[in-house]
Formats: sequence, structure tokens, C-alpha cells
Amino acid sequence: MTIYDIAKEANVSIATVSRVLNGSATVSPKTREKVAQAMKKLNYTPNPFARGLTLNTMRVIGVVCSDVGDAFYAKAVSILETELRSHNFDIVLCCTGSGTQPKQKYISDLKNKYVDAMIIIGSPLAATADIHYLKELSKTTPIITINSNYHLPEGFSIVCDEEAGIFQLVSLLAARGCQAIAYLYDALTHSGRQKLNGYTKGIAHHQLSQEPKLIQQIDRSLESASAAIETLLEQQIPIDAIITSEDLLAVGAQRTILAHEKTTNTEHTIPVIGCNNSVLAECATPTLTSLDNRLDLLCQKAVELCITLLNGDTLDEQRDYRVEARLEYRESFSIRS
Amino acid sequence: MTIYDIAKEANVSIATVSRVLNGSATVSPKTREKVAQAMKKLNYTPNPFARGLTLNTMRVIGVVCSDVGDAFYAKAVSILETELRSHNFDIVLCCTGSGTQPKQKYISDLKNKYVDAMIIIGSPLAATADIHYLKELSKTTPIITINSNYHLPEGFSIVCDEEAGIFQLVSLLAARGCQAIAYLYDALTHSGRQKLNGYTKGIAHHQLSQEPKLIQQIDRSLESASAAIETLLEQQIPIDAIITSEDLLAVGAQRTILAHEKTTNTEHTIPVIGCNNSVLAECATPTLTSLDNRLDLLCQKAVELCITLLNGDTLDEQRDYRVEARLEYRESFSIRS
DNA sequence: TTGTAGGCGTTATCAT
DNA sequence: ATGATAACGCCTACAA
Repeated sequence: MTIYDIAKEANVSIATVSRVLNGSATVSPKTREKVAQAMKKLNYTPNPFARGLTLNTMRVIGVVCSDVGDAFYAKAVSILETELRSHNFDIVLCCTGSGTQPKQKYISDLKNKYVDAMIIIGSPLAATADIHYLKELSKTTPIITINSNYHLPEGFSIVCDEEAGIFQLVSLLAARGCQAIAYLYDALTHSGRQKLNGYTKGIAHHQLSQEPKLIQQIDRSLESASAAIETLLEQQIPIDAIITSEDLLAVGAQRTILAHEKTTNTEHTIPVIGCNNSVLAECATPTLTSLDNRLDLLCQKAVELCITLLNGDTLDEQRDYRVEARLEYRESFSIRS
Repeated sequence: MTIYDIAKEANVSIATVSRVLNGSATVSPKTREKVAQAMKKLNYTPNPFARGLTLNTMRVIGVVCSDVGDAFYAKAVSILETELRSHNFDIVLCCTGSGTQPKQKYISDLKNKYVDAMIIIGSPLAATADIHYLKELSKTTPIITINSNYHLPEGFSIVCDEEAGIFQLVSLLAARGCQAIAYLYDALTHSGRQKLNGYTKGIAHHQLSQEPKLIQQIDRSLESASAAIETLLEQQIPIDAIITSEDLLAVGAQRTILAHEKTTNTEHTIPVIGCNNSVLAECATPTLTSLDNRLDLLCQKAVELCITLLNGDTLDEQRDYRVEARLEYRESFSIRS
């Protein structure tokens, strides 16, 4: 079923069919109707490849992250998909996995295929070769990164100021008299590094305990978080607050702390704070206070940028956007608790 | 940068370039090398649209669900993406949202675009018009459904036998002496209906309490689940076990039950069991036993089917596949507790 | 307002 | 083993 069939059926030329297909104004209502009828009758749908060939676009955006299975990325992808679809873009999803091996292939596949632009969430590309490749690519394809640390001169970057967020959090804890704040984190992505910075700066600024064991890098799992806290307790290292880079870790940490307090018969007083403000924070008992990195805002901005970019609209020179983090208070820590 | 440029650079015809591009055997090693060099030098990458135009495929699979933001679908999409990519397919994601309005557009967009096949997770399409459209579509495009209730004569269906799973669960509870098992559920998708069936059949078979208030349809949220249990408790309706159609609901239900037991100073004895075996079940306190619907197996089967279908390989006549659910035991209920 | 014809970048069928 | 050339289905000057 091609444009020719429609032309024949409607007794017009293919040019006319193409015109009604693209809503050209220069076609009489009568013939327009005639063609429309033919299309309906023959159940015609234009061939996307042929269209893409001349238009050089298929209205597809590549979305890259390490793993949609992770709640955080899932939420991001969900927001992006909805927003982009409302602008009539499809998204093709690319999950690189979280290993450290080169992943250039993922990106080149995407590019060599058809995407009009790429939105990268987090820092799924670790190898330096990958980043170099990305820089190169950004010269020809719009690339928007969300919370990543690639410095792409030609790209656009949207980040949440998690460093400031964690710093403030540490300040709050300090004001409440905490001295020994443990920090559990998993990967040192851009986001991860920022948070760690916020923590160390906060500790230094408020002259809190710098016991090195208070900072622990662990796997992104409940078990690792539990084990880490367990070890700290066994070693009798004083802790009076726990911050983690991810809600999941906070769940594990809090669980272990609570168990310990139960056996030692002490009242629960140690605040536990996670990051990402995911549903996990709500499912924990007690519910977890969490640093919200405003994923919704980040994603909306990304889409907005993407659309204006692809529309060829001129935009301000700004290439870097930053939004503030926000503390979502729940049972595990509140200002007046 | 086209095939013509390469041909010129390498002093061959475009046909030859195309041949090395597609790894045709009938090209001398010497010219092959020459062409390869030219491609490298000019940084050539074939135009996907042109290729798609003649090949009539771009190796893309459409994956449809109501919302990737939901942990369950996120996990499914994650598995599908990884599997399909390993077979060199891209996936374009389509989230329909969970409303009841017609969503034919989502599907037709996908089809009218370029997907080689579609994998539908759950029952994102509710309107009968949509389903009719889907049936029509399945005549021309391979459609594989995972846990959905569309009966597509030309499609393929993969489901988990959750009815049997819940039935067994009820049996276990009955054997343990439970009489009044509450059931909380949200949407009546295919999966939702199956579980409800398993519950009612189990109740009937073991002659347990048929108090209608024990069955409640609620929103998919912690709050709704809490509120539902709260109401039951207030109304003094006896409950000695709770099953929910989703882990999230189980978290809310268990939370309320525990709070109630604490205030009434009763020991915790009411088992709470969720479904989907998600990370939420692990984050709850106590950790939740959950009916695992084997999403991994379902997705793997879907991909396997998809690949053989697209390879044109003949496959057995079987169009419907079914896997057994499995109970993942955790603290909230175990056989010998 | 409508039609003709050339071009988009491949693949594939012929010859040679 | 290689080259010329006709599709593939659409868009878009340019002509009428």
C-alpha cells in the first residue's frame, strides 16, 4: 500500500496525496476529502523509512541509562517517555549495564541508527574512550545529560545540586548535635561524587568526626548496607546519624541499626537519611527521610531543551542547568525531632 | 557521507561497497580491505533510513506497558531490553498510562513507524476498540503478550499461572488454620483477575470466611492499603491473614496491622503476603513473603519467541505458554511459622 | 490547485 | 569478482 495506490484510487497524482498527507494548505477541500477517503478505504499508512529517508528524521530520541530496572532510572525514563511522546517523539531505550567495560558500541549503535537526539541519565559510560567518543558525537547530535559528569562542550547538562543538599543535611544534623555521621555510598558517578563532596565538606565545616571508617563504599544492596553498619557497630565506632547515597542503602542501614538498638535495649535516636526519595523510602519502617534530587524537574527541563533544540529555535547560550535538591521529611529524621 | 563517496575513495563501484558492508563473500580480500580503509578514513556510517527502505526493517521491537515507572514493568522492560539487545534489536518504549480511555493511537503510532514486532506487558489496553484493533494488527505484525488477557488468534501469549499460585497460597494459610483471609487488589487486569479467582476459589474450596468486606478493591498506593485495613479493623471484622495483589499494598497493609497490634498489645501473628516479589517486599519490615510471577522466565520466553518468529524459523504450533508462580518466603509468612 | 520528475542512500538483479 | 542500474516510497522544486 503506497502513495501510488492512493493516487490511483483518488484519481490524483502522488504529489497531491503527499500534500494532504503533510497537511499542505495548497490543496482544495474537495480533493483533500477525496484523498482522505481513499486513504481510509485502502487503510493506508505511510512508510516510515521512505519518509525518514527524505526528511532525515523519524522523530526518535535515544534515552540511555545503566539500568531501567533500578527505580531511580525507571522513574526518569517514565517521565521522559511521557513528555517526549506528548511532543510526538518516540524513545528508544538503551541500557548499558553498570560494568566498567567500554560501551561505545551502545551509543554508536544508537546514533548509527536513527535518533534525533540523545538524553543520557546518570553516568552509564565510564571508560575514557567512551567519553571521548561522546564528545565527538555531540558535535553532530544534540546530547543532553542528566546528572552526569561528562563535560561535553557541545552538549547540554542538567544537574541537581546534590552537593549543596547533602551539605545542608549535614548542617542540620550538626545543629542537632550529631558528631559522628556515617556515610554509605555505592558508585562514584557524578551524582555520587557530588554527594560525597557535600558530606566531607559538611563534616569539615562543622568540625565533626572524621573517623575514616564512617565513610564506606559498598554494593548497591540491602545486604551490603546492613553488613557495613553491622561492622561499624561491632567495632564499637560511635555513630549518631547515617546518610546514604541511595534509599535502598538507607533501608538496610536503618534495619540493622534498629535491630541493634532492640537487642541493646536503647531507644531509637539515630536519624537515617537516604537519597532519591523513592518509593522505597516510603516502604521502610520507620519511613525514611530522603534527599529528593528533583528528577521530575530535571527530566522536564531535558525534554524542553530537546524540543527547542530540534525545532531549531534559537536558545539562550546557557548550556548548564542546575536545580536545588530538597529534603523530604519522614519519620527517620525531621527538623524538630 | 554516502556509499558513493566511499566508492569514489576506494575506486570501486557502490555495489562493491555495499557488498563489503554486508559481508558478502564474493569480494576479494584486497578490495575488501581497500573499501574498509576508505570507510574508516571517511568515518562512514550507513544511512539507516535508506537501509530500512529496502530491507523493510530496522531491527526494532516495540515494548508496550502502562508505566515503566512501576517497579514491576520496569523490571520487565529491563529484562526485555537486555535480551533483545543481545540479539541486536533496539526497543522503543511505549507507556500508555493506566486510564481507561482508548489508546489505539499508541499502538498504531508504533506500528506505523517501524517496529518489527510488539511485546505487550500486562493489559495496558482496556477499551474494546483497542483490542479489536490489536487483533487486526496481529494479522500483519508479530505480537507477543505477557500476562495479558487479549485473545489474539494470531498472536502469542505468555502468562504466569497466578491463579494456581494464589490458590495454593490460600491452601497453605488454610492448613495453618486461617479462617478469615483478606484480599486487597487494585486493577482487574488479566493478572489481577487471575489472582482474584485463585483467592475466591481457594476460599470456597477450603470453606473459609466469605465475608464480602474481606475483599477490597483499592488504589495502588500505600495509603489506600492502610486505609482499607484500618477500616476492617474499625469494623471489627476478624482477619487472620492478608493477601494483596501487589507488594506495595502488602507494605501498607502490614504497616497498619502492626500498628494496630502494637496499640492493642497483641503479638504479631497475622501473615501478610504480597505479589510480584519486588524489592519492596525486601524493604518492608518485617520482610514480605511474596508470590513471584517469574517475570524473568516470562520475558525470556517472549524474546526467544520473538527472535524465532522474526527469523522466519518454523516453530511449533503452540501459541500459549504458561509458567508456574512460586512463593518466595520471607519473614511475613513461612510454611513453618 | 495540480502534475511531472528528480533525488534521498541503500540493496539486489542483472550483466560482464 | 565487479559494475551498471532498477527498485524501495516518499518529498519537493518546478511546470503547467
